[in-house]
Amino acid sequence: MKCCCHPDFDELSQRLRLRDVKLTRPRRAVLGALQTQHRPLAIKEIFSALPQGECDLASVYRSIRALESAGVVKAFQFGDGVQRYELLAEGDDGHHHHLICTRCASVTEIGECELRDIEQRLAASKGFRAVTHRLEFFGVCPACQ
Amino acid sequence: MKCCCHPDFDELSQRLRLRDVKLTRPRRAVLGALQTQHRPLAIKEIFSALPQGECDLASVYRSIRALESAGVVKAFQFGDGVQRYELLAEGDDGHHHHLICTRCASVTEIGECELRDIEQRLAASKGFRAVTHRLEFFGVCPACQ
DNA sequence: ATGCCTGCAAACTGTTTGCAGCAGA
DNA sequence: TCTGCTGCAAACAGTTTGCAGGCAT
Repeated sequence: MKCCCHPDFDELSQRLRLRDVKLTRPRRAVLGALQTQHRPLAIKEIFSALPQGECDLASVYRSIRALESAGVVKAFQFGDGVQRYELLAEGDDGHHHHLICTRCASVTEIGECELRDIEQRLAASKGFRAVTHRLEFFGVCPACQ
Repeated sequence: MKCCCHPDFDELSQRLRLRDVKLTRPRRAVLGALQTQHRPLAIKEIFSALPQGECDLASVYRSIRALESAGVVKAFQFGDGVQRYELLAEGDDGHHHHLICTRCASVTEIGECELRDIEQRLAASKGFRAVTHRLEFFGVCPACQ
C-alpha cells in the first residue's frame, strides 16, 4: 500500500491528465519539490529547492494555483501570512491539522480530528450550512525545550 | 457591568498609561474605529473608517503594533492572508474563535472553546510544551443560503 | 497544429523604514 | 523638556499580469 501522504509521480500525472491539466516542466518540478519534503512548503521554499534556473518564480505561483485547483495540492496557513502547500493523495480531502513548534517551526501532522460534532452543533445553533474549520496547534517541541 | 468585548475609552487609556504607551491622535483614532465595529477589522478597513486625512496609513500600522504589544488589541487571521484586529478587554487573553460566512464574510463570535483537553493530550503524547491553537470556523450563514 | 503554458519584466498590493519635525506625559 | 511618535516618501517583499514565443498533447 502506498503512503497516503506522498502519492507517486505516476498517480499524480494520471490525476492531472484526467483533469486536463498538462504536466509541464515547472509543474513537474514543483511536484518533485513537494514530494521530497514531507511538510507544507512555502512558495519560496519550493522555488529555492529547485535547481538554479529550473523555472521562473512566477511559474511556481502559476503552477501551484493550477495544481491546487486540480485538487492535487492543498494550501495551509499557519497564521504568519505565508501560504504553505502539501500534496494531496487521491480521494483525500486533505482535512488534517498540524502541530507547529513556535521556536523551530518544525511541523508535526495530526491525523485525527475531533471537531466534526462541534461543526454540527454550530450549524444547528447558528443556522449555518456547510460548516468547516481551520485549526492549527502551536507549542514548543521537545528539541526546543 | 461593562460589555467584556468593548472596553470603553477611559479603561483603554488607563491600560495604555500603565504600559507606558502614549495615547496619541492616530492611536486614539484606531481605537475609536475598533470600538465602533464589533468584529475583527483589517488594517485597510480601519484606515478607511477614519476621517479623510485623520492620519497616515503607516501610522495605522505602527499604532496597531503598539496596541498589540501592549495587549490592548489582538490579531486574528481567517486564512486569506489578511490580519484582522479586535479590541481586548482587561484581563482577557482574547482566546475565542469565529464563525465566518464564506459568502458574505460576516463574522460571528464563538465564546466557548472545547479544545483545552485536546491541547493537553497533544502536549502529553508529542512531548510539546505550552500548546495553544488557532481555530476558525467557516460556513454559509442563514442570510446567504 | 494549436491552445495552453512559460519566461521576462513590469505592475500591484501590503507592509516597513529613514528622517526631520512635532507633540504627549 | 525630551523621548518617542508622526507624516511623508521611498524601499521592500510577496504576488499578479501582459505579451511574445515555445511546448505538451
